[in-house]
Amino acid sequence: MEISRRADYAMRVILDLAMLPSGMRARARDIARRQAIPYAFLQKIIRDLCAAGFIEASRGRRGGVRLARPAESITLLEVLEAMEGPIRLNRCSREPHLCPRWSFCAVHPVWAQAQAYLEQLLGSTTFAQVAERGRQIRAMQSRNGAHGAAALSIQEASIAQAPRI
Amino acid sequence: MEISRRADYAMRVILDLAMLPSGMRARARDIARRQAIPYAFLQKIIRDLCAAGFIEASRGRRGGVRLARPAESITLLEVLEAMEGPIRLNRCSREPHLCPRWSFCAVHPVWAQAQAYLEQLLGSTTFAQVAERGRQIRAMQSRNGAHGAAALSIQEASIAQAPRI
DNA sequence: TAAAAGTGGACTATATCGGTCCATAATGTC
DNA sequence: GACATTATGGACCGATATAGTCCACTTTTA
Repeated sequence: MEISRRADYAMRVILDLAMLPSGMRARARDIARRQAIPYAFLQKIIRDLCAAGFIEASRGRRGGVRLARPAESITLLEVLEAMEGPIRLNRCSREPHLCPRWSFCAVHPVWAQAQAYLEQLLGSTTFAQVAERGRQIRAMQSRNGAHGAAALSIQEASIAQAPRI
Repeated sequence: MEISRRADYAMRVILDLAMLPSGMRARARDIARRQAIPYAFLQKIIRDLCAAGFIEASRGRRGGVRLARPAESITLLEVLEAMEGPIRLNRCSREPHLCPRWSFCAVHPVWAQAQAYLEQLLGSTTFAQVAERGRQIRAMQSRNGAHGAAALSIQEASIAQAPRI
């Protein structure tokens, strides 16, 4: 019940790149500093993101990494699952019929519902959207003091009502 | 991103007891068999559930455990959090202001939203409701063959649409 | 050609998970 | 009162995952 630091970092790397002008590279050092990720750990994460096809890297003097696909086409779910494998809230909440108890366990539908919501939310949110929000926050903070945007960014996130079982 | 076996087992213990006639005791051995939980592990879990006040135990010849509170008053969230501590999907999704980046990290609202949904869903579902569903499934399966109820129990779980960010 | 980047891989410390085992205490039954 | 039965408390454990670190090496470019 908590995503790994690795996955969290990976998502912040993609976000960092998505907020850059299209096609621009960033050096790992700079990403590490901006996103507060241990550089040595970031090295490994960047390799994984390359292997998964989300980013592409170039070496040497003016090297760095950049998105290999448009940010509009990358969802939070995709990156998360690339780092952690298929997500699931409970052992039986994905591929429910693989659980020997699925046909009669009454808690099952609750997990199935939570899982479906999560997949839907993360799977329909792209890094383009998140980056756009990031730009708004940045703009707002540069206008009015350091903490101007915080309250708004939370308020704006429409919290869904959870339907009963 | 997956609740512990311990928490899953704990919830199934409470469900098992909630499906019994009110006030009736069950022996740990029987719960272990019915719920397919390793008995030695269950011993420890039962102790924790006692300490948390969900169940009460009595020793000796006709001993066993039973619910210490009405099933209507116990939510899935309560039991889950008693076993795992406050739930969170990401390090920063609970107590967001404790994260040094919360005021400008654009992924934050997504985690906050998912977290809120999960808390709402699990916090508003009681073991009385789940037990009732369990009784329905049981009744249905005893009427028509072993796998009769499975499909229905999934269909009936109304899957919520996830609102966009 | 030298500095600056990413690359690949070995390595590690720590914690958590998912248990097991057992000696002991309490309790009902005969 | 003896005995079988049940929970209790705590010690113990192996495997795996996590969250990193470190570094020698290759590639690129100014």
